[in-house]
Amino acid sequence: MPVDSVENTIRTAVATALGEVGLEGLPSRPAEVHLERPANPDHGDFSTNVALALAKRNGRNPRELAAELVGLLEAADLAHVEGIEIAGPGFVNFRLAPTWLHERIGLVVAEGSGYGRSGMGGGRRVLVEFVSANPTGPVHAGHARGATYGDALARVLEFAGFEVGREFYINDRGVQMKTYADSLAARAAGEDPPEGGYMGAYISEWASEMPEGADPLEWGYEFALAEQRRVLGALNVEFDRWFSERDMVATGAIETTLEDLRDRGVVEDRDGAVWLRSTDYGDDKDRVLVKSDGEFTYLLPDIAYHRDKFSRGWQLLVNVWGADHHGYVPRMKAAVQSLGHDPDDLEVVITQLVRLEREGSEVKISKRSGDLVTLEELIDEVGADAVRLTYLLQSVDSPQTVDLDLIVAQSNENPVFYVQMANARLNSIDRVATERGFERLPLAGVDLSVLTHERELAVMRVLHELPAVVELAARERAPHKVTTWVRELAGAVHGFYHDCPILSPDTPEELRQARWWLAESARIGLRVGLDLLGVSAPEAM
RNA sequence: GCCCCCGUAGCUCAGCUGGACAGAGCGUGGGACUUCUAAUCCCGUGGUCGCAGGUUCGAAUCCUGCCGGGGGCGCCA
Repeated sequence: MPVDSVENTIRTAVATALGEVGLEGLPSRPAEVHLERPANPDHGDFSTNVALALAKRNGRNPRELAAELVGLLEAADLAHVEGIEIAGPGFVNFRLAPTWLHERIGLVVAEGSGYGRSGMGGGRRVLVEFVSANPTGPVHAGHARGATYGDALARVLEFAGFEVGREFYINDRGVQMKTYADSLAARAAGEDPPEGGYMGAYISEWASEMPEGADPLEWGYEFALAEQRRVLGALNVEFDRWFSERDMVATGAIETTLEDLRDRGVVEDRDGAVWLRSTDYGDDKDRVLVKSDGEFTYLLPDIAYHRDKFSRGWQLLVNVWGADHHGYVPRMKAAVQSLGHDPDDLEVVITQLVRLEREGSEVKISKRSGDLVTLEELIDEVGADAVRLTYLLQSVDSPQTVDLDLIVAQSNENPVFYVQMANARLNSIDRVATERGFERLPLAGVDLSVLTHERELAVMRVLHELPAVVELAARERAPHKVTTWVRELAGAVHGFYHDCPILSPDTPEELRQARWWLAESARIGLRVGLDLLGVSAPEAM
């Protein structure tokens, strides 16, 4: 059952050997033995630095200590291990027989679409809130980063054993709604929007669809929401709940929250306004909850919303915000604490800005000025898969430059083709095999030990990494690590496909069967990875 | 002024809890299609990992300072 059985075997043996040597500062559990996959194949399949790490505090020479360990480990006669060597300043390297990788195929095939799934999350209930664009315009190319990231993160967290919810918070009240409605009304009447209004071309287009006599605010609200939902759906992004700010007004949740905060003694009245003493919780200044004119600031409904999230049993809140909102993190953290929660119960992931370029110069995204690249245009031009993979290529910590000309060009500079091609090729094997009357035998009867070609081993090595990649991506909230892995697997598949023919008459039947199952496990792996990214895996291209 | 993110090959970016000569794609130069899709594969080219200190047996990775770039510091959302 343990996915990392080889690693566990080695770790346990190392821990045991260390115990026999009798050293200070030993790892308390085998899992703490540092074991890594060396980048250099000359350094074996696995390597540990324990001799280096423990030498100094035990007054030992690292290489001598390593030698002692090697002696004990060799005597243990570990499964799959062909050679144990000391290298460099005191690394202990393990060289394994390919058999350790052959097991992987059976595992992947047995687990299928569940391969790589982890129980790491332990069922902890995590609510991911993302996009949350104002209902005053279309989602645009800038929203796509948060949308794809939040959705992929949710998928990764689910796969890693968390119970996950996805929500979109709708700021459906406040001044921006009125500005939007006024702009719509003006365009509908054939006039320019008022000072400070929305100048975007979409306002005119939408206004032309507004029925005679409709309330611009209500009609505009519903229309914008429907548009956002439709376009995000086209990007394969769905939410469990669209949470309306207005609903909290209707239910009195905002007032209730304010009373709650008063009861907790964290608010005070000052200068005619109501303040949250957020400085008590690390914010750099106190924040106004109710303005002196009696209106709520945006903050109070936000607090009420987060209070609501917790009240529904969510244990960890992950908010995906754009870089322009990072300044609000301390006050939201303070707000969460003022409600009696741990500040770590709220995590805010800041996605850095996307710079869009076309013909080498920047394309600005501004709703007010109207120079907008809508998400829909992007999807229409390149497809949802390319949009998703492009945005999921790199860490959201890094500013991203997206060259619209390139992803529109559908050239080989777009990695989505590379990855989907690998999948299509694997599928074509099955297709052609059927045409030619080849039959794949049950895996149990196939001898996988004939898989010794470097191309074959490379595919198995990459497949082996997926469980660790899933856990890492979940722990670090970094779904782009899955993207990197998928690209690596696709690369290994292309090499394998090129050098290891399956249906060729020159391929011995025994080898054909083994390779065929390897191809099948690679196909499963690609599909799992692509599913985590929300990218489709077409069978043919 | 204070806070956050980034600064790795000509370009766009990976680099897991520090590890053994720094990677990928694109670009560029040269090869491979009577054989399961050449949207592929192979070989070559290309880097003072922003700079300077520090911690460490060992730093692209951790700490400090500085220099660049981006974003933010409202009784606006």
